[in-house]
Amino acid sequence: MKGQAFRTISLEATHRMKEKYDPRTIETEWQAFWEKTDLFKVSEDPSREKYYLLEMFPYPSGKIHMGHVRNYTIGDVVARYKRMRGFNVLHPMGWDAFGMPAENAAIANNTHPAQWTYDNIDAMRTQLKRLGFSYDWDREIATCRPEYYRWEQWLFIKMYEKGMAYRKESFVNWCETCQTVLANEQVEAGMCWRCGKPVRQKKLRQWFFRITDYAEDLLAYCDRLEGWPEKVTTMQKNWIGRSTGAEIHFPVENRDEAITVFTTRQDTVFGAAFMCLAPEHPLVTTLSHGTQQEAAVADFIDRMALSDRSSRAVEEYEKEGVFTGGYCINPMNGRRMPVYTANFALMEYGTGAVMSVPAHDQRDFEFARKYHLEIVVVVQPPNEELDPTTMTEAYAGDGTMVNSGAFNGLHNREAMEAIAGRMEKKGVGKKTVNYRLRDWGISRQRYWGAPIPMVHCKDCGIVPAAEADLPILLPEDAELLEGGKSPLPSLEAFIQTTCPGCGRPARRETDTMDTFVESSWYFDRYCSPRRHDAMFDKEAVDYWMPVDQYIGGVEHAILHLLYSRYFTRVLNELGLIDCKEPFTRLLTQGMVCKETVACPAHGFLFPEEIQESGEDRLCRKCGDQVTVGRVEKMSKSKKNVIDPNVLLDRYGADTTRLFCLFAAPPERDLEWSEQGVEGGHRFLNRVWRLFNAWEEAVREVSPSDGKGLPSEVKGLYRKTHGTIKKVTNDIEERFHFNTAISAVMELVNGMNAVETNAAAPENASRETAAVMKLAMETTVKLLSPMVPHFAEELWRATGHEGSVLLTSWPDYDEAALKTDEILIVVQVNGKLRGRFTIDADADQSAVKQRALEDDQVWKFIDGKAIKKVIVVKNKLVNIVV
RNA sequence: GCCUGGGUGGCGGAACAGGUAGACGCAAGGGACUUAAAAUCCCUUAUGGCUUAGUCCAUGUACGGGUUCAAUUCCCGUCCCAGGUACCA
Repeated sequence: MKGQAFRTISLEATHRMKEKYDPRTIETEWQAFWEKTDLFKVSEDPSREKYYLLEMFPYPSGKIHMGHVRNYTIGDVVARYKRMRGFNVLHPMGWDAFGMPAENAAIANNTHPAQWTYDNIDAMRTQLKRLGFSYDWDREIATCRPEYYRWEQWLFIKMYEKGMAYRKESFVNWCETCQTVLANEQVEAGMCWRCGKPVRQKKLRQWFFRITDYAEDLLAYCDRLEGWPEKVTTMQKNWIGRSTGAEIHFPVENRDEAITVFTTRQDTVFGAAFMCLAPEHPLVTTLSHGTQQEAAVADFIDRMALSDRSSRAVEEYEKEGVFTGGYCINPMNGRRMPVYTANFALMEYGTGAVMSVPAHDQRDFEFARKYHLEIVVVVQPPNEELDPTTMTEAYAGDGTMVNSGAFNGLHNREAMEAIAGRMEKKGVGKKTVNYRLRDWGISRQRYWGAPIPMVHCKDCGIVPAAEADLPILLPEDAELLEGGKSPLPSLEAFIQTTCPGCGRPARRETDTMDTFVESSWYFDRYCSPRRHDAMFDKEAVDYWMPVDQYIGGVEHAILHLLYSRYFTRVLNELGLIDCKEPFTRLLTQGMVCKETVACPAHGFLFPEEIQESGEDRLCRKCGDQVTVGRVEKMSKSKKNVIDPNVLLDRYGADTTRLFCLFAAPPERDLEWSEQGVEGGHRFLNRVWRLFNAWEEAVREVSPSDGKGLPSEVKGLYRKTHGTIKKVTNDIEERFHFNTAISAVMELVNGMNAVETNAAAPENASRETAAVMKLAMETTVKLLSPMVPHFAEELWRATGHEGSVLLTSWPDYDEAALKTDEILIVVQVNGKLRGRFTIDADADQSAVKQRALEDDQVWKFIDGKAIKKVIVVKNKLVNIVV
C-alpha cells in the first residue's frame, strides 16, 4: 500500500458492511483498490520460492467467452491460493494476436488487421479486469507488436545459422481462386472453405523447423512429465509415432536406381510381391514415361492432387491404384515386382513407397485381390495352413517362416533380426527407426504474421537479414485483398532491400510465420517482457521458468504443447535458458457446454431469441415451439452461448467465478445451468447476511483457540478445522474446487445452525462469539481465492485492515479434528444393520462387544453361529454368521 | 478400427487408500412469514413394500459374471456415450 487511503475503500477497521450484498459496487471498488496498491505486481526475489502459474493466452477475437472465464478462473484461484501460501507468484496475461481472423475481419469491415486486433485487445482486457483476475498487467504482451516478434525473427536467424531452420519443397493445400495456402482444417470435403472451389495439392518452397531432430528426446521425456495428464502425453507419443523396422532398397529394373521403402515387417520381405508408390513420388512419372501406362498414370496423379489429405483419409476410402509400367527387383529373392502408384501410399510417411506383402497386410491384400496380383505366404500361423488362393483376409500375426530361403523354419520374430542382419551384409537394407512426426512447416502466404527475416539475393542466394535491421516490420499501409491473398509480394516498398552480404539490391522473403511460433515462447518472454536489448533477461527467465502450472484447453494437447516443448529445447541448446521442459504440471480443463435450441423455421437460436411462456418455450421471431437439442460445447455456430458480460451485469464477477468452479471439477465438461448460477448467488447472499448478523457480536473478540468451549459450539470449532483441511487438500492435490466449495457451504450451514440452536448473536457468550469469529475468518480466507472481491469486503467486516490476499492461508490443528465419541456402524454379512457411538479411545474388543450387544444387530444374528467378526478401527464392525 | 475418458436420484455432482451410496447445490412438493408477491426460513424428496410407518424390510452406482467378511471402487466379458486419431507401410 502506498500510504494513502484509497477514495472509495475505507481503511478503517471499524468500517461497517452494507446491509445488502451489492456485487457491482464492491467489485469495482476492490478492483480499483488492487490496481492502486499494485497488489499483483511481482519481481524476481531469490529469497522466496517462486510459483509460475500460466493460463493459455487468448486469441483476441473481440469478446471473452465462457471457456476463457472458466480457464482463467481456475488459474486465478490457484494463483491467489499459492500467493497466500507464501509463494512469489508470477501470473501474467497477454494476447496471441497474429492470425487469419484479423485479416478476414479486416476485409469484411474495411478496417486494418492491426486496428481490429488492438480494439479487440482493449475490449477483452476490460472484460478480464471486470472478472477480478490477479494478473500482473505490467507484463502484458501482444505477439503482433514489433517489440515481440523482433525477437522471434532474431531467433529464426539463430536457428537458420544452426541449421535448425531450412527451406524445402513440399505439398500444400492451395486454392487457386484465393491464391493462398489453406490449413488442413480449412479444407472442407476437398473444397476451399471460403470460396467453395476445389483445393489442389501444390508444391511450394517453404520454411521448416527441424523438430524431427528432437523426435526421440520429445518422446523420451513424455514419460517424465509426471504432472501432465496421461491422456496428453499419450496423444503426443502417438503423434510422434516412433516405429522400428528396416529400410530396404529395391533396385528398379533397367535403371541405375532403387526404390527405398520403410517397413516394420522386414520378416515378410520374401513375400513382397509388388510395390506401391505415393502418387507424388518422383519415380511414378519417371517409370511411366514412354510406356502404355503414361496417360493413365498422369490422369491418376491429377485426380489425387485434387483430393486433399483429409478427404483421402475418409473412412472406407476405396483402395485404388495404377500400374506405372515399371518393375523393381526384390533384393532378397530376385522376384520381379510390378510398381504401382496407389492412393493409400502417403508421400509424407516413411519414404513414400510401400513394399506390398498381400498375404500379411490387409491393405495390400485387398489391393492384390482387386488387381489380381500375386499373393505369397511367408509366415505360417501355428494352427492352420494358409492357402493364397483361398485366403479371405491377410494374416498379420506371428508364425513360422516359409518360402523365405535360408530363413525357413525360424519363428518370424527371430527372422526379423536375422533378415535385417543379412540385408545389412548384402548392402540392400538396414534396421532403422521411423517417425510419423514431420518437420514443422512454418511458412504462411499470409499478411498478418511475423515476417520471416530472410533476403533473396541473386548473387548470395538466401541470406538472413542483418541483426541491426531487426525487426523486419510488417508494413502497416498494406491494402488487404478480397480472397485472402497476401499483399506482401506486391508491396514494393517492403520487398526491395539490399543484400546484407554484398550490398546489392535484393528482395525480402514475403512468407510470414505460423502463429504457433509466437505461442511457443511467450511464456519465456513474460519473465522479462520489456527487455528491449535481448530476447530475455537470463536471470529472470532462469528464476521463473519452468512454468509450475499450465492450464488450458485439451484442444492444444498436441500442436501448441509439442511446439512449446520443442522450442524450449532449441532455446536451451542456444544457451538462452536453462530448463528443457517448459511446463511442469499441466491441467486441461473441460469444455463449457449448454443445450442447443432450434426453431423449425429459423434453425439454432440464441438464448435471448427464446421466449419463455409458462411451460412452453417459443421462438421470438415466429412464435413457434422450439425444440431442445443435445448439450454441446458452447459455440457461435450452434448459438448455445452465454455472454459473460450478461452474467457480470446481473450477478457480478464473484458469482460467475463461483459457478464455474462449483458446477464440475475442472477437467470435466461443465454444463451450463442458469439455476446453478442463481444457487451460487444465493449462497453468497446467505454468507453476507450471516456476517451482517454477527458483525457486531464478534467485533471485539479474538478467534477461539479451542479452549473452554461451550458444548454447543464444540462441533463448529471442529468443523472449522476440518473444513480447512478439506479445502486445502482439494485445492492442493486435485484442484477440485467443487468439493472445496461444498465444504465451505457445510461450514456456513454449521454457523447458521449456531444461531438457530444455540444463541442469537446479541446474547451469544464470549466463547461462542470467539468460535464464530474463527469460523467467519476461516470462511473468508478459504473463499478468497474463488470470490476475491466478496472476501475482501467481508474481511473488512470482521475488523481487519488491508487485503485478505496479503494474509496467510489458515492452518488446521490436527488435534482439533479429534472427537470424543465416534460413530461405529455394524454390518451383518456385509449389510448395514445398526450403529452406535462409543468413546474414541475405546479398544477394539469393547467395540466388538458393543456391536454384539446391539438390539438391532441381535435380530439378525440370533440363533445363528457367528463365524467371524471383523473390526475396522473407528469405522465399522462386520459380523459374519 | 485403435487410443483416452466416462456411464451413480428428476438434474449438476460427492464418496481421496475396498468399509454407512447419494455430501453440497439445483429442481420439485409441503409449511412459516406477508394484505399479496418477491426475498428469506423450516420440513420432505433413490425406488418398491408393509403385519409392528420404523434407528423397519427388500432392491439399487449401464449390463452379466468373478475375487472379498465387505465392491460405485479391484478383475474378466458385454453394451452405450464423449473426445482424440486414423489407409502409418
